[in-house]
Amino acid sequence: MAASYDEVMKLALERGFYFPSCEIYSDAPAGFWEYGPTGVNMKNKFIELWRRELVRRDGMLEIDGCQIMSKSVFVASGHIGNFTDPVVKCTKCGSSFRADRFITEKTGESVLERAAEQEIKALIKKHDLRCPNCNGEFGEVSKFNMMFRIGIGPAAEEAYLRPETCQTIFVDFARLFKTMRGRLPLGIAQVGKSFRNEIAPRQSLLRLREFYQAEIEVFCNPDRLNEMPKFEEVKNTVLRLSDGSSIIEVTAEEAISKGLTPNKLITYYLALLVEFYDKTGIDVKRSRFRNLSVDEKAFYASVAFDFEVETSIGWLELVACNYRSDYDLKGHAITSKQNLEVLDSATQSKVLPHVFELSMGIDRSIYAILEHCYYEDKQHDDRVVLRIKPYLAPILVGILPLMTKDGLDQKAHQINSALKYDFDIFYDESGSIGRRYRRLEEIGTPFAITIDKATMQDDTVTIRHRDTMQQERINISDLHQYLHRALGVR
RNA sequence: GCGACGGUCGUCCAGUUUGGUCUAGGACAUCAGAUUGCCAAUCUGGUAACCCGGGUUCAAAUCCCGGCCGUCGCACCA
Repeated sequence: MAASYDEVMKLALERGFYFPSCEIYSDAPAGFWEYGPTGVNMKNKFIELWRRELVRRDGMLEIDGCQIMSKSVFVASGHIGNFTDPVVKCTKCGSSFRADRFITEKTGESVLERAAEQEIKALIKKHDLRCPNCNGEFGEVSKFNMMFRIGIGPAAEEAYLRPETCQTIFVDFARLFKTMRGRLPLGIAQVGKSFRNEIAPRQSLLRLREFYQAEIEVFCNPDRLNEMPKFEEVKNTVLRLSDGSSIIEVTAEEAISKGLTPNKLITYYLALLVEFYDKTGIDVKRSRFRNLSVDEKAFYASVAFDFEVETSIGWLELVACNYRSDYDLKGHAITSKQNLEVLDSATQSKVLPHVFELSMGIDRSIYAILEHCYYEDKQHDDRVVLRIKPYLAPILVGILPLMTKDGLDQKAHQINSALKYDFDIFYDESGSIGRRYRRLEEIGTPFAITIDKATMQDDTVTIRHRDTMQQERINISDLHQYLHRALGVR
């Protein structure tokens, strides 16, 4: 009954959730996918839920920054230096290897990941290293940077497509803190595209070269990470924590007292995140916060939890939660020569804020929701039902005249007109009523309004519920309110 | 990026071994009409594909070469 990757993929292709970009051309590159009408609708609603449950709930500031950023930004962020892997390629068979790891493995000599090309070349020569596949000689050492470099203006000035959305937040921080009357801790959020030149993009939405992130950077005073009055709201929220093998369930409060999470601030946001994902329809019983080991952590993170969900293809990372300390603001302060310290009003002291980040992959989240909501109803001819939350459903309600005569279709059109400005609805009069129900529930439409003969007499319609297939009869005049209530987030 | 395997209507599959009978077949989906009138009904008709480029040949979906894409493994993964 659990959906597989292939089933979700099939649904996505057949019903317009997502599909490969530029697919009519044979040179379409891998790692680029587009959202179709159903997918984009769901994605927009997912983002709206994120705004509601994280941005508004916590009183964060949201910005929308540029996707192209100057070279200096990435010098400061460390991406120019660290986002680069030294690669050596065999001149004979073409196999390529991560130079630093390869040398260390073969010789025991430790090599810095950011070692100069010359240095690596010298080491290869010194140890006479050869290709392990064919014993061929290695060619030049190249550096593969995962950022997309672009040239601005006629002089093609060096700039990059951002590899993560958060750098905008860091470079904008000082202005936002001043003009928006910021107080620590302060969350700044952004949704947008990021770009990474992945070596091996795979599995449709799961590893893309152009993808959506929803990032939240919480700026805080590192001396006050346990002063978090809002923590009371989430102290009983259950967190599933894991070291990668076993999972333990504890409340947020217990997590801190047992030392499983480092402080109230981090724990509060982890709890907020679980509460958010619970509302997306993802089964949080199949999720975990994986505490990353030292060698798994990103170069800027001192504490890192990945929020992962279980899918048919294994544990899938949806959100990276990193305590980035003052790594970013310090880097930008030095490179830009600006003072990015702010006054913490609570202590009346100047502080360079630390940052705790929730970096969410939207595309992966959409996939996970589809997979967790996909359901084959064995009781009813294996009908495929996407049991998605009404507030995330691409279409909220189908308008279906039972037949196209006796004025039923005109009546249905009237209802359609009355509702279409306020709800995502779909009018359908073709084929049998059963087929129309099935089509709707496959894309997760929670309700179907059927106009029948009784409608013509008493202005009532039936509302059919997707999951139970039960119907109830209500007045047309109550439809608006009924649907509005059904959209509520619970 | 390397290796193995693969790529035919929207989706899944047949056809490739042994080149011709393939102006490419089926199922599901989809569209139109008829019929029915509350759960994928039936009938009739239709739309719709050989990944791209080059080569071999009288003849290529089929054989060869290159590219692109996909799946899996390795590697990578913010």
